[in-house]
Amino acid sequence: MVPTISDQTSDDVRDPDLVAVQEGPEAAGELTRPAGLDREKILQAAIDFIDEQGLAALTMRRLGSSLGVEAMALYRYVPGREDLLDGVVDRVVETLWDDRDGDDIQVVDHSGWQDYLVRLAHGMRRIALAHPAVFPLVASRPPAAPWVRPPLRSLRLVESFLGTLREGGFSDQAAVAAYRAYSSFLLGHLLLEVTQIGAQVSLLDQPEGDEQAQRETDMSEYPNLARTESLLGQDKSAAEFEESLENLLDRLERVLHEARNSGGDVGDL
Amino acid sequence: MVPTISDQTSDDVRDPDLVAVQEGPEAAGELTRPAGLDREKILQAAIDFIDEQGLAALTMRRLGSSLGVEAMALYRYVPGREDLLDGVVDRVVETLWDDRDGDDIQVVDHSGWQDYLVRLAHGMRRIALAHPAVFPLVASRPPAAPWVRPPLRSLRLVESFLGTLREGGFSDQAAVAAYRAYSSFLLGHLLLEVTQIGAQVSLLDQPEGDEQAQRETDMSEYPNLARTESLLGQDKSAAEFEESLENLLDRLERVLHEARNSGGDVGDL
DNA sequence: CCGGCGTCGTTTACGCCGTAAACGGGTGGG
DNA sequence: CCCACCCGTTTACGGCGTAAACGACGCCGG
Repeated sequence: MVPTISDQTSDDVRDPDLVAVQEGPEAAGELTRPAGLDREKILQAAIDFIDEQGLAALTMRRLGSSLGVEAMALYRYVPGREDLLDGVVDRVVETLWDDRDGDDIQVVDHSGWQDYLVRLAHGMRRIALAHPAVFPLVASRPPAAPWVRPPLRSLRLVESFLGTLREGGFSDQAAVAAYRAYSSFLLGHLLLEVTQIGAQVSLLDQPEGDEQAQRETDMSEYPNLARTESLLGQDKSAAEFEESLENLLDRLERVLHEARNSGGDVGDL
Repeated sequence: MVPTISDQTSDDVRDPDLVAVQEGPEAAGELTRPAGLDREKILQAAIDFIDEQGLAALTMRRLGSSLGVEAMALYRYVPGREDLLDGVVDRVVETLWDDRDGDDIQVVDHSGWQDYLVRLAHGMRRIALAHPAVFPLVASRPPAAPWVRPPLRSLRLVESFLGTLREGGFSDQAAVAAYRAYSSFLLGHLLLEVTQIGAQVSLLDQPEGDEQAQRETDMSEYPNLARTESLLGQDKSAAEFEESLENLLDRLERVLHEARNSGGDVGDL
């Protein structure tokens, strides 16, 4: 039922082109030899590997051979497997900053905190959908500090979040409460969305079995399930994400204005 | 927190009270030897083991030896490690039904769907907090059907959910939408809550390091973090959970009444 | 009473894993 | 010219999941 660990075997050593480099030593900068390792190259290879083969299939030996290298070579650049995974998470989350054409999350002149939260949500969702097999790692790896809540995993990100809300008029308490509500929302929605993607994929690649024998198993015992099965199968993730996000923003806005009007230090969400 | 069956290590034959059962079907029946394995005993031992040592520490050999048995003995009752983990998840989730004194989720005469959703939320939260190291498994193991959304992991549970909402006046579409919003909410909140528990625990048991050298690292670059650090550290999980849950219920109620008044088949959340 | 057989845990073995440690080749600076 | 260092390879070890063969033991029909 589970994807299992890959399947097909080895068959390594595929391309001797790797050696065909032209160019002198430094002259044109580093020569980008395909075999020249560095930490970034290894992390990117790990991300690609997980995207293609799944997390369970990632081993040091296989990752090495996907780079045309023995497993032990990786240990010059990465302290071990756990640290490699941490690096993968960091690198994936960091695509928040550099990627989206002009939608930089970081810049200060937002159109307001609502706009910031919407951009940030869409950015994280883009990342989750781009790397559905990596996202569970983003969600579940122990964070740097105990109050860093996945998937908003970097101090820089939390700092930017709190700063933007402060500028928007939130008290410290309200901003922190918003941070927690927002991270819960993101984590729940995105993790379920990528889980569903993974589940559908893993259904496709094993069409085997006893024909259509137990397609609906004992669905007869579950009338509500049977009746709504097609509804349950529909994917409205995008619309539901927007809906929940809007609801959260409304709630935050309400809290913000109530706090302002009452003048007190309400803060609790 | 749960009855727990075993605990200590090998050294079998510990409690002759077990034999003092008042009769079985035929004569003395089986004598409930402590070493007598069965699937349930193994699953419970696995749950206890994960609660105490963490998921990463669970291996077939170690689980076996915690039962006073070689690893291979487990394979008579469990097809393999993956299936064992599935069994653990099922067993933990099933404590929803049998445990809570009178608060049975299952019974039909609820005080309404709101009450049902509140009970269910509290039940799942109780499970998550009772087994913080197991809950990530509940959250992330591939579900039985692609539309089963953790942590509401059983067909029976989803059936009961949908049925209750139907009785409460929800259309099929609205009930399904509510199911998705509700599961997202639960997963996000509970996963973050148990993650934080785990993080705090893992901080306590490694007080070593370079003294207080880098306690606040480069906090100076993050003024908002520095200022709100104590706020961020506070644990208001319970209150936030209730608040978010109430908000979700309000939202569902609004949708339900709008759908009724407009008479149409609104259904979207 | 007994002999075979089913049940259940053990032993042995295999291939893969993460990684420590020793190794070697090529290259650039003295 | 040579040697020291960088960097990937080789070798090795203990632990993992699990297949397969192996016994000990209790029951049951003859």
